[in-house]
Amino acid sequence: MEKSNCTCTENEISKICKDFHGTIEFIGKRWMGIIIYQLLKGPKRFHELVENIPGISDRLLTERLRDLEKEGLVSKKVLVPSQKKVEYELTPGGKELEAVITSILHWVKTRQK
Amino acid sequence: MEKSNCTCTENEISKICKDFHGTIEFIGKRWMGIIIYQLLKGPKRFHELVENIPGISDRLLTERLRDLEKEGLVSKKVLVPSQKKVEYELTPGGKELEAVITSILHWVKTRQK
DNA sequence: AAAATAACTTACCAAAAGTAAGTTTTTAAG
DNA sequence: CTTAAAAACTTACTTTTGGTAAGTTATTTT
Repeated sequence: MEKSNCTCTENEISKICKDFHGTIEFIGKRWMGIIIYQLLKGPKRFHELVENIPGISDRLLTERLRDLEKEGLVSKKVLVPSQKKVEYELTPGGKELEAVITSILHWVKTRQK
Repeated sequence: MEKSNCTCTENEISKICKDFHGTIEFIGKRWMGIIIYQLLKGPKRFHELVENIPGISDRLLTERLRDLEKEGLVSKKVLVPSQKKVEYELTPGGKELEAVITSILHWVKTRQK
């Protein structure tokens, strides 16, 4: 096994690297960032998301919301069963992404100057 | 113009939203995150990046490095002209992405528990 | 009674990413 | 000295993902 200049083993490093990569590929999927950004403001209905995210299509929004549900980051509430009223909300785990989003917002702002 | 419950005008909000979206779509491109992560450790040669990023192809690595150069986040040094020795390094602007990367790393770690 | 809204789904086309092979120069090996 | 391997790409081709448009079903509005 190779030497490393930190306290992690090679396996730990490659695991972190792999998890990091998987995670950033997931939250970096197209539209994902701005969907999370919108949901951080509070629960939103499907059409509210469409309206607040210029350019997104309902097909992709559906797909992304399913991805987020599968990862347990978003929960779907059916407001009135047997009616087309649903609401999407970040789970506690999803809300922990706030720091990621704000760090990107901060970077965006510093670049604009 | 609609009312808004913050101090920004509608135009300012939509500009931030647009810039944020553009930025996150850029740094969220496939492989981008892990390339930046690797470069935060210091300058790296092309083949070092290939070796440290499992699964990436040289075609996509080239493409992403060009993207990063265009945005002024990475600089390419030709170590020996007329020779195949180059090195890629984050610019000061690129290094400011560290906070973004560490916030994602942090999120990854808290999720693992 | 007809039109619009909500939250999707299906089908099709375009763009991006993956894969594999080829190129040029340079270094290493036999 | 000839051959092989490495470095940093480029080109061509296939697969996957994303974009666009239309259709669906059940409510709500006009």
